[in-house]
Amino acid sequence: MKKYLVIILGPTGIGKTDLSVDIALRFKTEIISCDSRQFYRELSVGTAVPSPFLLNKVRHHFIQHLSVTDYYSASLYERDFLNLSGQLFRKHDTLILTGGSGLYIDAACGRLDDIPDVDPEVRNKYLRKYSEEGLESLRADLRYIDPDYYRIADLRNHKRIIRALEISESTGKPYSFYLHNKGKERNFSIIKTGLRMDRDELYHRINDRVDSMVSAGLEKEARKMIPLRYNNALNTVGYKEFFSYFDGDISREKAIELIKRNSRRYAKRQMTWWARNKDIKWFHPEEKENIISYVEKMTENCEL
RNA sequence: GGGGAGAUACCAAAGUGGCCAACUGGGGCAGACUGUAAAUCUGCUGUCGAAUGACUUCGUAGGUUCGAAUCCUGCUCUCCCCA
Repeated sequence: MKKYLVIILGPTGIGKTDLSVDIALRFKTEIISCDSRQFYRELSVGTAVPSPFLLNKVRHHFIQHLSVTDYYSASLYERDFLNLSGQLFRKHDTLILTGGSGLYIDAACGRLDDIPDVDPEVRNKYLRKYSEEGLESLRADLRYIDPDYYRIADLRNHKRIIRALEISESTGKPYSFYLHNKGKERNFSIIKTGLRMDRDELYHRINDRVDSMVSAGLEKEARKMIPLRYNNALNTVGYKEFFSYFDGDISREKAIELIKRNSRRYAKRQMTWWARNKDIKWFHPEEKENIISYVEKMTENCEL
């Protein structure tokens, strides 16, 4: 029996959660989350994890299975996803993958090249070098170690440069050596559906959703995270703005306003990420029946 | 009724004779991104154009000047103070 991974992606706040549950029920299957912030068990209000009611209706995976203190990455997600989907495909022909984390979705789809793990010491070394000597120093290293990547790299983005340096140094081969961009074979077919709507409509939804998060206790949740705030998982919209408020740098109203703005910008970045992906079939979230028939059609056609 | 202050692009706010299509901030738009990605980084934001550039702007109508957002006059509106 052929296996299908149905992906439901879309920007934050567009309504993926409810729709995914309906679709999973229709196909009598389970949902794998691909939302890099819903992984953390300490976060729930600010990440809009599915309600207990929904979690009870359909089995979800990768929801709050990590701690904000855990190290995690797109490649770990790829590994975990392959393990899990391998198991679930024994019971189901179709699985639902829902989320808004573009890079993680790509990881699940096999679009990341295999690159060896790096020695954390090497990473720390370059992070230290960046804070002590600045970007220019890292650039000089990169030009020497990996001139090919240097030519195409975003030389103003320290994260890109550090990544290339740490790989090159840890593995003894330049970062560009590992970049093939071929894509890896998966033993299931991928059906990508995307949700979109008018910008104004989406921005209204986002603004309203932030207000409801605040009434649902986002501030309290953020306050509890103060001791853990320097973990990367908390460099997240909804938390970092409240930290600024707790520090006395901005007012509470300002923090809420910034959460809305940053959520809007995040949504835009997500849409930009997917814009170049031509094999996504786009729908308005209200077109539930259309999505279902599209998926049915795709799964039937492929079986022929 | 008297006195004072001001009207600048989506908003806020600089500019006070040429270096001004106009600083800066916000908001917005667009993009990049193969390992902490809700992160990180970049460009644009008067109109037309891929671009050199052209054209129209600084409440409004005139005027002074080689040249005005900047100076002068009338008008309109806003705000503040005193009555």
